[in-house]
Amino acid sequence: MNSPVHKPTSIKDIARIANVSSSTVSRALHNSHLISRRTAERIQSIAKESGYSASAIARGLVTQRTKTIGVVVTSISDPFVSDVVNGIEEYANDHGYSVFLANSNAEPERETKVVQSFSERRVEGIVVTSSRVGALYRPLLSEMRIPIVLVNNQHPGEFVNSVLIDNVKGSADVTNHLIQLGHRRIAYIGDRFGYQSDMERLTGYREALERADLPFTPELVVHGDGKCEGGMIGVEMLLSLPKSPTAIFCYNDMTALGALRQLNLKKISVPGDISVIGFDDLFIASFTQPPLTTVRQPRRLMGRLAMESLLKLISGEDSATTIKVPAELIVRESTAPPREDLQ
Amino acid sequence: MNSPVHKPTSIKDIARIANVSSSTVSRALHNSHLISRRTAERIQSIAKESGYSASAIARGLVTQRTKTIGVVVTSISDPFVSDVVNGIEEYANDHGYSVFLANSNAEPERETKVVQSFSERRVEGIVVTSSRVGALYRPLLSEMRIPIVLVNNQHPGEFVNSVLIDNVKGSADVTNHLIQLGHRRIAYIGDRFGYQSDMERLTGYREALERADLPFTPELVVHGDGKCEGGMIGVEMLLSLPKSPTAIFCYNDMTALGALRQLNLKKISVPGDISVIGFDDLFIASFTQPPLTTVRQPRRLMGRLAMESLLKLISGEDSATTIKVPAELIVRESTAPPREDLQ
DNA sequence: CTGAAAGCGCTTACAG
DNA sequence: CTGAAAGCGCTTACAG
Repeated sequence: MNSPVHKPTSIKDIARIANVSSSTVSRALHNSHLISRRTAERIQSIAKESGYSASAIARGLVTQRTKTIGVVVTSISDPFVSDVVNGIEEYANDHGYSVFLANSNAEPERETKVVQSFSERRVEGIVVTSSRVGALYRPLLSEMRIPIVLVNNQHPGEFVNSVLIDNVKGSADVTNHLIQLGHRRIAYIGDRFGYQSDMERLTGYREALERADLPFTPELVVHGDGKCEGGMIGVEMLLSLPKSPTAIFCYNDMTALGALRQLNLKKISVPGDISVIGFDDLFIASFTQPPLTTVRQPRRLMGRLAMESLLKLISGEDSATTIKVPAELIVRESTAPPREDLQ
Repeated sequence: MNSPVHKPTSIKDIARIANVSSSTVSRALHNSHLISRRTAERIQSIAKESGYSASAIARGLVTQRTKTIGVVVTSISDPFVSDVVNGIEEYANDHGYSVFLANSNAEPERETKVVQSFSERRVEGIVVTSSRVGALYRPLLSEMRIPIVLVNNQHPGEFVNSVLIDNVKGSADVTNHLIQLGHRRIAYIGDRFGYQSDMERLTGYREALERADLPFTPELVVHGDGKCEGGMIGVEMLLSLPKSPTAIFCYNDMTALGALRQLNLKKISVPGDISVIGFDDLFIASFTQPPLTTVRQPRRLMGRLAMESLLKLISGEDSATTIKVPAELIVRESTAPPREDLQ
């Protein structure tokens, strides 16, 4: 009934066995050049035999460096988030850091708790991957005076860097792809909640039209809800226009999914009658009918870059405070030239 | 250019300000009943004002309890894994534990490194969520003499518990659902790599047939590869039979996705001509045409149960070494009674 | 109720 | 090359 935790062997135990001081053991285990090769090897083999595992806790206390970082996410179940975390963890691990993971669920109390716990554990830095960094959150984070990197979120400040997707460029790429296919009436189904990603993608769309000397037609911009339903409603609105678009740019894949569904219900062929394009490259995007042309965010890379940026912040190196990552257009089968009679 | 890490205020600093000993500060901060309310409150407010954050590192060293656990996953990008981790983290956090996350990528060297790092950090327990626990892995884990809980993996031993999905029961539920709809010729598309989940689901299928006095027909069992392609090929094989099945049970959703695709190509209506059913309830399952009937594993719950089980192991409580979790049949639109002329 | 002291397991100047 | 000593920031018997 008592705890199964055994007291691990310590540096002292090794010292006793090897008949040296614990300073010598410590040095031997670190391959200090102060130690004779023979002694070092002897001690190392004793350590291995006795299953010695150095206490990072004790080391952390004396060196004041824990070699840990904290990652706060809204939800690790979000595939975007888990890919980013994958990249963070990989880079961290390769550089001797361990990562604490905490979900905030976007609940303010949890956010506070999580950050306090990170602070007590003396993490050397924090990466925040959440759709929006809560208002309550910011003062908390800056009060800690710990290096922070934000992913897809900007909030410049001392010790705060950001890694961001280049939404404007990605969106312009999408629009250009459609223009090059010959489309002239290109619709945009956005969101209605004023998310920054939506705003930036709309900007990229407008800029691309302008560069191609195409008119911006306000009625071709409608607002969904970022979900399947929004895409369906958006398509409905666009089809009721006097003149339908020949291509629809959905600001995310879920919206595009709804658009495809509604067009399918209406027996409108994609890409025969209308081209559809998304943004995100969800797993599902390659399995839609037809497979969806979309934009991929290099999620893992973003995680790695975030961690790289954090390590620079930790070491006090000067570095870019904002890193813009290019998005990649993935052309599948939902886009094609417009039908000639629609031109 | 120097490190931005500030030395945090310690118990000593507070003691100096409050004009008491550090023992008193320590007690006041823990709400020890040995302290007068007045003193306690005074000290607490000083601590708050000076932004004091207790060092979990130092506390861990003296109490020999770090209140941390480690989670090893093959890849956090796997949606099954991230949901499980979500549950683990939630339960852990609610019980004052922080979680270290590490990807093994199923690479033996990484697995070793990860476990060593967990050991050095003195985690109180480990949860392993990986498709298979590597051979190299087991001795390592047991050598550590740290409580371990395996998710969807069994390897009984001292200090090792498991949380498992009840595949046999889940699969029998699927088969019964089809039998109750009136199906008599029910096919099974499995895998070809001998995964335990595949084996168990095949067993559930056979047992259900037997209980319903239906014959087991070997040619109705074919082998895919767990992916879309395997499902397509499996369907092809089943359609070439002298007598086609009226329902197809795919051992996972990706296989079912392929099955749906191939049936669609062949202009065979689902569920009109043939019913299709999957297993996993991937996100994509509700977006297929028609939406897929499938089986959901309560992933988050499994994570929570794993953590609960781990805490029991840590506290030395006696508890079930194996927890079987029921799977849930999700009936959508890909299953229906067989056509009368096919009966 | 409060404080002085020991100790958790390391690292690292300091002295030899 | 090696060891004794101090100290990281806490907790907790022990004494008062």
